[in-house]
Amino acid sequence: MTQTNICFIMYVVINMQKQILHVDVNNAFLSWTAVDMLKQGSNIDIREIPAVIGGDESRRAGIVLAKSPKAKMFGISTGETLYQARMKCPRLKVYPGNYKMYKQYSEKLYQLLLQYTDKIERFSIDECFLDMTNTLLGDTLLNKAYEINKRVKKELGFTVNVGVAHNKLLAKMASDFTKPDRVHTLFEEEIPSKMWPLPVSDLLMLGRKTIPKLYNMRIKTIGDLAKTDKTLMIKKFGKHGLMMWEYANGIDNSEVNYKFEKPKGIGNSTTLPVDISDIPKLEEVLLALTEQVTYRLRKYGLLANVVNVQLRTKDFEDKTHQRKLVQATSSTKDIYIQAKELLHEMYKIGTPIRLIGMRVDNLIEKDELQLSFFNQENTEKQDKIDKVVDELKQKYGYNTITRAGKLHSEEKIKLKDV
DNA sequence: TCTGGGGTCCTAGGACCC
DNA sequence: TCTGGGGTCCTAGGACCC
Repeated sequence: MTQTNICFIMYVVINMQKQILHVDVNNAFLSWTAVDMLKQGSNIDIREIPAVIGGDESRRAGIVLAKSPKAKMFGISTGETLYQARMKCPRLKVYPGNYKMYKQYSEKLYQLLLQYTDKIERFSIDECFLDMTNTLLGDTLLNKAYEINKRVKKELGFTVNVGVAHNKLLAKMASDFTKPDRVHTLFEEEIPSKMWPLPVSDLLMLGRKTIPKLYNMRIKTIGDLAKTDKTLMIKKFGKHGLMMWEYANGIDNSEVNYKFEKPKGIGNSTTLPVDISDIPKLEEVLLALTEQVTYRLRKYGLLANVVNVQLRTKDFEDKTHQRKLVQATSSTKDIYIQAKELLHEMYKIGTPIRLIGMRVDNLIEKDELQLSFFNQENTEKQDKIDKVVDELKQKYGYNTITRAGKLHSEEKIKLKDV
């Protein structure tokens, strides 16, 4: 092989590498709340004081959803109770969440990022992957990352971390390095120095159940995992084992999924303000949840094949039951009938219930349905009723019309505008 | 005044069919 | 007098993500 050939092959290999950025909003809910408050004329920036965004304690949802750096310095972590957080920092400020506002800021970020590439995967409300391959035009990926970082701060008022790499995994790991307002690279040659010394719990997809098992195998750092025998990992953990071994070695061939995808399942659940142990009240809440879920289902133009009900007891024991439908549907009535049956089938009389949830799965496009001659008429009738209800909701707001009429005030579930 | 809510994907066992 | 085994569908539950 000639020198030229080798050069050419190297050139192709380098060029085939994907150019990936991961943009991650720092303390998203808290930062966005801060920006919004400043815009409303507030004279404090809650990013600069010990503060958190928290759930509603009166509804038994009092956990930390996001924290300021100062709150973090007190040892406060996301997911813990506000009660615990206040024990660590008595002068902690707590602000409520506002999903509608978050969505607006998320959209602003997305619009800015669209100026760099249209290959953007919205990974969550505050994270995006950008496929910058073929968009660099002589500029470097790192320069683009710095530019995005600066522009977001200047134009939108909040900060982001940007991870720079050749695949999604490494870009995401990189954006998670030091925070806030930073740009980090994690190229293949940097894996041993930047990623392998990290505790294995920092690796994506390694959660609280897997970590102790790895510790038992004397795997403490990502490097330990990377150097563990691949076949042993597969033997012990199956598919998951292979994936974590590949992640530890920086291997990830997944594409930036930039096309809008309809959901594969839709669900709503709610923690009840007080435990409930009687069926009629559980049914009322279940109906309200079903209306909410089927409304969203119809907005997507989808039909459900599976109905699923979840119950959580006051002791935090979860149960789910699901049922495949004879025919896919989006009808509130038909789905509620199934949900109600599932509730009866799984509920042990007298058990105090803390949370109730319902979801639909195995969704298909409405036009994929083949209607049999016999149920055509009934389906059309149900469709009409649901359509009228949906249009009223569109026009006057979600809570205007509901079949779950007489919810008792103390159990009234908060319905979100969807 | 302990412990949210919305998702996706995987596993495992039983039923059923060939 | 032995009781296969592959494939698919269905259901329950678990793990993980933000």
